[in-house]
Amino acid sequence: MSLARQDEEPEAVSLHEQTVNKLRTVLLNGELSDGSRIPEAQLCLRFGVSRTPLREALKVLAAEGFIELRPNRGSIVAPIDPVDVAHVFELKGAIENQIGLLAALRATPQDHDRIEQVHRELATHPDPTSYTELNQEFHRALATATHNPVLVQTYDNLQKRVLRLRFVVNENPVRVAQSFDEHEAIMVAFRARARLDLAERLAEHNRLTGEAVLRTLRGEDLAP
Amino acid sequence: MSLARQDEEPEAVSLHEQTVNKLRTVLLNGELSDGSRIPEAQLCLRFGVSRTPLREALKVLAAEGFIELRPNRGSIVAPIDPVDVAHVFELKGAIENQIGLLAALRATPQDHDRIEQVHRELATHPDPTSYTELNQEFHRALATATHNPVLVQTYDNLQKRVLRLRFVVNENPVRVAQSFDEHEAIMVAFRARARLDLAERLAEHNRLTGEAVLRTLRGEDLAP
DNA sequence: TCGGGTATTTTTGAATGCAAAATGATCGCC
DNA sequence: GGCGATCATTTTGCATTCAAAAATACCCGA
Repeated sequence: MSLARQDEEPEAVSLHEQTVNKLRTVLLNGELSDGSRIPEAQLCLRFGVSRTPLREALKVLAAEGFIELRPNRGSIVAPIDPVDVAHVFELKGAIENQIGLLAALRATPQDHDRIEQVHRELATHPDPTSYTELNQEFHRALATATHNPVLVQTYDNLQKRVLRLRFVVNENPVRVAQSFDEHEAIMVAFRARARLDLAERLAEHNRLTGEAVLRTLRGEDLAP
Repeated sequence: MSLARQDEEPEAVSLHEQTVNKLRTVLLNGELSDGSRIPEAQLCLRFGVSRTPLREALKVLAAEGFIELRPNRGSIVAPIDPVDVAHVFELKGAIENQIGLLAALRATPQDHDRIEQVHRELATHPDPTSYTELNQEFHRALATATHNPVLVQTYDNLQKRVLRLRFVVNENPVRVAQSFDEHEAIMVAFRARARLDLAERLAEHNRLTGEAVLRTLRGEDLAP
């Protein structure tokens, strides 16, 4: 058996995996409207792959909930059902709560540094695109601080399911400012390792974000 | 556009989906030991399908966490890491808690009937196989009573990840009896729609089950 | 006999090909 | 002119095929 093995990167990413990521990005960017047929042949052209890896990617994304597979009738972009969005936020609330409880106890100094850093960057990037991305990273960093990879992955999957909607909300300066205030409160609890408070503030922040998203979906004004 | 469409079943299950389910069953039954290579050709023979649908199934099961895909080096059965199992139960605890909070409020009379029924059946089927299955169904029914399909699906995915281990624990009569007692306590809270109590008892039951599973994994005796 | 390197076999990843189903268009009928 | 049925086209699902990579076997030299 060979010896030098651990350092060689397993980065020989297969074509199907690249396709999964590319297609997911396309879907997250909302390039294909909800419920529309997925143009298999067209995407093959676009990504420069044959149908086999593309179809494998479709299966995976269907398992992730981005796509609906209708046997013999093609795949469609999973429509965003406001009811479903509410359900995602409801579940996410339970996980945010758990994140608060665990992160307060388990966060390493490195975790603290990272989170503080992202938090600072958020303050200086109020434009919607950067804000959405950094906000995502902020919450992801907190999730990571639980040191529970299963939780992180599940949390990530849920986030992805509502990510397409986020940029809409984050275009509203009022909500962005409010959101940042909530982040400040979260940071206070996090720095103090106040687990119950951190849990509550994360859950509350999630609830308010969910409500803002749903209001936008319903076409209501965002001002609360 | 045609009119009679809603009643025709979408049950024309595609070959790849059947394969996903069959292969998942094989994995859940522990027929392939952890870390072992997945004999692609052999499984094609067994399921009577070609490599295309089988490989699609592998991708899906990899996304579900049952399988590890190593580019150009074949797929292996995802090894059960005790640390990971602990993480699954930790996250599941948060969700069980949420299930308790929501199910107590939202369960319909039908939900109550169903859950009572499964609970009764559990009492009369102490053999490991039935018990594992009914136990699964009991918790699934409670999850369903939240009427949050996103939660149900996420919960299901987590359950699947530890399901292979369950039958081991459920072969221990002591733990089975204890588990049933916990179910009784859960039912008392559920019937009374005592949401905080139901949440706590579900979370506690989850914690105890997790500990029993981990003890078994470590080869310790099950008696607490 | 052992080690290293090369050749062979096996296995994997992806493209192509083919049959069946669905979609859409044309035509006939009322 | 509107409606339905039949036929052509497109799209989908799966099998097969081909090339490349890995695993294995083999050979040769020390």
